[in-house]
Amino acid sequence: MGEPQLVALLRPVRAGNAFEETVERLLQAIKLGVVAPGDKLPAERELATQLGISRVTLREAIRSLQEAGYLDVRRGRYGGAFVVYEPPLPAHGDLRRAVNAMGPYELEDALTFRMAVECGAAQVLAASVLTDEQRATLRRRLADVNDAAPADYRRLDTAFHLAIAELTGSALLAAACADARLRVTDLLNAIPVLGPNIDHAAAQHAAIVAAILAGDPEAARKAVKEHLDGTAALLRAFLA
Amino acid sequence: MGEPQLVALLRPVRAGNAFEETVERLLQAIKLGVVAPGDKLPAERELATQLGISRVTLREAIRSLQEAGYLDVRRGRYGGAFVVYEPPLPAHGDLRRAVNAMGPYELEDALTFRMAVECGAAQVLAASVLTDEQRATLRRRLADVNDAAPADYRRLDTAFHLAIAELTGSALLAAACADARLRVTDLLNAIPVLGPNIDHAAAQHAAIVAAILAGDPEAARKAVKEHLDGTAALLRAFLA
DNA sequence: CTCCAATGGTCTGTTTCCAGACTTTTGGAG
DNA sequence: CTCCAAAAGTCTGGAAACAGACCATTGGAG
Repeated sequence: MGEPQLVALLRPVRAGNAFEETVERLLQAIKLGVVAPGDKLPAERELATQLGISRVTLREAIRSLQEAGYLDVRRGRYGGAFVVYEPPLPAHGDLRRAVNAMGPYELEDALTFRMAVECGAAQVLAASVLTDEQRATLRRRLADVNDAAPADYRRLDTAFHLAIAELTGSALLAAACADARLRVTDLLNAIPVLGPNIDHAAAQHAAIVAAILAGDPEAARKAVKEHLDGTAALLRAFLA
Repeated sequence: MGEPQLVALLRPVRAGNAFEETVERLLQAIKLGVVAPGDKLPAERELATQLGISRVTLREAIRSLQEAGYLDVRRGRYGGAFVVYEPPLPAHGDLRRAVNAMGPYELEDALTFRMAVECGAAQVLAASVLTDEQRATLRRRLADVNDAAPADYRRLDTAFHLAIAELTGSALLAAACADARLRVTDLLNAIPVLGPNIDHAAAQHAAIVAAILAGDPEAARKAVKEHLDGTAALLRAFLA
């Protein structure tokens, strides 16, 4: 097995080729609903800069997503790459397929990682002094999830979870939480959005927000843990 | 400022060119002491595979580290790239220089990130059922730090902290903690290793291990928080 | 003493990726 | 109606990275 720490440190410098990585990223932005249906991606030049790749490579990725039916690209002023993707309703067997696509180890890895970073983020946020604006943002995100139409639920749920990390002000932490979420998106998308589960989640979301606003890191951490344990249990239940 | 979540998601696909990234990685492995002085890196072909880069690129990186005096490369059987680097004793002004090199925002970002992921890792580990072997590893790492000669202190301290993340079994989490540690290594290396601080740290390390072994996520999380708060305070004190 | 296996060192052709200039399309402003 | 600005679309030369074959060196095994 070798020195374990070497494995962590000498992991791949680049995940794959730039094109595939870019496709993956954009797809995630679409599937997570960070760019909602009807919205458009940033302009090519700007986006290429943000992603740190050349415009050529970005265009290849966009074209491939266009051909796959995720984007509608229009030229001319006020043109752009518009998202035309509605998350499909999950069908029986989707989840199992999604899990098989990633393998059992990756699943445990992703769930553990998510547990750690989201709990950490909540703890940090609860331990910091929040401005009124931050408090308002948090409350708004919570309300958004609670008011969500079923089709928007996953998107707004994601936004809520990511908001916690973002409000800490740490870009690294926000990126880590986004990454963690990404690794379970396909799984979550494969679970039907059911009433009782939503009610349950809503109560847990509320508890998280309350703990953070109260400045109680202990309670915040615990609330997130329970919430994520619940999600993990839900996943495992659908697999059983 | 744009949709904040876009910023997190559309971050650069690749951090820079492969060569520079590789140099950085290897340098970190050396500075963190993951590859101790006198040891050698894995063989080029193997290492290139692990890092996901071509041998040519890897060799360029190795040559640049050789020219910078970090490595001694010998050919022939039983040859390899040997680490010839002894961490320099910190001098006055080093810390300030290190902080200025990264900027105040990056510093806060790194400290926040580290707090979140290490607390998360400790919590997760404490909440899981540990094998005897895992318990032994944890105890051994703790003992190693306590017995460390001053020159080895940072290296073994790093090993201790990373062991917690590794023992969770999540490669993602281990990588995140390694990353977090990396971002503060230069700062920690710039702080002199002083007796009272070490004693203080030793007590906190012991508390962390005790909480994990006791299966108390609450206490584990809290112990790590206190420890990292202490380190952060130490950093700030040297800056004041 | 000879051979061999493991290692670093070198070379070549190919693919990927990039930077930047240029072209075309589009819808609104004047 | 004309022009303009902002966007996508196209092209070219060059740099970076790769894959893989091959060479050179070294220290031990037999």
